[in-house]
Amino acid sequence: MPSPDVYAADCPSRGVLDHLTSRWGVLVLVALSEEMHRFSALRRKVGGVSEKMLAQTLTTLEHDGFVERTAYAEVPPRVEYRLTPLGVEVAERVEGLVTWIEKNLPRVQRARAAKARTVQEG
Amino acid sequence: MPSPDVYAADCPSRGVLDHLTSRWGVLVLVALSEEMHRFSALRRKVGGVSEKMLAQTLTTLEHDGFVERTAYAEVPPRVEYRLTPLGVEVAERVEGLVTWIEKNLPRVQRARAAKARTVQEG
DNA sequence: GTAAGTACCTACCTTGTGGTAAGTATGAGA
DNA sequence: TCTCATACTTACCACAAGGTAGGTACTTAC
Repeated sequence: MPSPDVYAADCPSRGVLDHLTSRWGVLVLVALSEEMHRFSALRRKVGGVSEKMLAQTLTTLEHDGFVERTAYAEVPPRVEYRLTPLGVEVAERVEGLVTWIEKNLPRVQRARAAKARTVQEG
Repeated sequence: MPSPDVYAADCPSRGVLDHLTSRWGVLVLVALSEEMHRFSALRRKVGGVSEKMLAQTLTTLEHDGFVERTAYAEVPPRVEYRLTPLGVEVAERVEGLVTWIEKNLPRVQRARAAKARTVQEG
């Protein structure tokens, strides 16, 4: 098989990229990189996720081997989600991007404002 | 204003994150981090993008101050896209993620296969 | 008895994303 | 004269993403 190339539309790496950069995938990964979370804790932490989307995102990440799911046969049910070693590695990169955004948001906002002014003047 | 927090559903950083991790945004950023590109060159490089989506993605990234657009009054028209200093900074993080995926794709595929086997057995 | 917490799943429906195809203006080359 | 190339824009349409709401099964607390 040829070496993976994200530029190629049919390369399997595209799928992995989509999963990792999905709307909720990024946030789940970052949250889990801090510590293990239970389903409901994750849902409270990641503002705006629906249960359906969180479950679906976790399934996808688990399927790709980034997240490990541990269910305990208790009542009420308890399920723990944590990163696998593979997940820890990607989460580092994703976290790097996210923290950059949080730190540099003002610069982006200033760039937007400057552009708006240019458009008005031009 | 409070410090940016991606976990908050209404934080502006969410918007920037969505733009940067959008389906085509990632690939455009990585392509431009290599070198300046013309519109059509970018379209040929990023496999699978439609003209509409490429134009839209570039507009968004330009609006956020990551990409600089330079149009020359020539016939046929010539437009160059390159990263701004701000764009160079994010592109580094994004590229880090992408190259990790390309390098570690086999590990992900092995994890998937292992999981499929587990499901079958269990 | 009733509501809440736990971790989901399923059906339904709306919204958004994104693809296709055509249009625009211009000059070069066959 | 016709086609191609450039860099888009616009209209149209289809599919998928994702939200809402309800169900499940059990226990604790009020």
